[in-house]
Amino acid sequence: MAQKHEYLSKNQQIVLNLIEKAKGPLKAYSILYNVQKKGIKAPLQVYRALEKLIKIGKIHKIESKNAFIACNNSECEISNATAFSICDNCEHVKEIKNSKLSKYLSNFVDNSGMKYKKYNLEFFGLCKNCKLKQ
Amino acid sequence: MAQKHEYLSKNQQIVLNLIEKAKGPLKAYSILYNVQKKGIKAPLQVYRALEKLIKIGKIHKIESKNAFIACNNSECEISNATAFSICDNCEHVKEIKNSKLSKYLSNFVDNSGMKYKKYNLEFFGLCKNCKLKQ
DNA sequence: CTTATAATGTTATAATATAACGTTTGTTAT
DNA sequence: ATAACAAACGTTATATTATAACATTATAAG
Repeated sequence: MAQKHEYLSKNQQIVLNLIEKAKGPLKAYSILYNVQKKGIKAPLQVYRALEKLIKIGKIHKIESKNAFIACNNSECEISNATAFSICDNCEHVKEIKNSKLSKYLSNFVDNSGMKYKKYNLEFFGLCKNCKLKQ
Repeated sequence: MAQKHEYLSKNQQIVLNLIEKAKGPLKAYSILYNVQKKGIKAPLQVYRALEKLIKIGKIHKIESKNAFIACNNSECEISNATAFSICDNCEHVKEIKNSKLSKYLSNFVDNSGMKYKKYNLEFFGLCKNCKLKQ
């Protein structure tokens, strides 16, 4: 039976801890280097943990960067609707929590009448800090 | 001076022709194999052509698939706003042309007042064909 | 012509991700 | 408690995707 609160395995917990402590998205091999002292030795161990964490919505993949970030959105327990802002300059990434946006996209129906159960949106621009410096 | 109609180089034209003839997104190395008879021998030659074609909006990258598809949207000459539907089952990919959607996203302002000049949206679900078969 | 920019060709290598295998651990049903 | 199953593990090897570095050639602009 699927559980509401999934219990994480050892490797999953190690990887999640690291990602949650990080200030931004982490790459798989950077995760690997940082958990080797904890006994995780091979890429596959990291990728398997990532796969599970994504599946249960604890983390998201930033597709345009091949990097992984903790979910900071209580609404996306089962992670089927994600939106991020990505700074073109400093690469700062932030998950966008905006209920209007998520409602708009979740309810979006395309010209052929098709509805979607999942989406991933990545916005690009200059973050406030970088805008000031220009 | 930036030109309205960019003239493509030989390699760029070869790669674009292939992508435009394709029914769906192509992967870089599959492109490579298919243009070797035309004299393109190395991955970099393909990636460089892809980079330029993306820059001028002739093609888009489907980030979740690391694949490249021809732009079929006259509106996105400079490709800063893309939306795709991707079938979870057959992997069919289609560029979504929907002016309401593109206006909504281009004008989107996040909670911090930030506006974005570029976005990429990928919707996932079952396409009509695959829905029928289920 | 010459200067600058873009594109090329080539080799090597970096970075990202998965296959395949056998083992161990955890859960569920009896 | 134990059999049966599913999930996670560990390990090695390898596939896939992408870029660095360098020398050369073509194209466009002044």
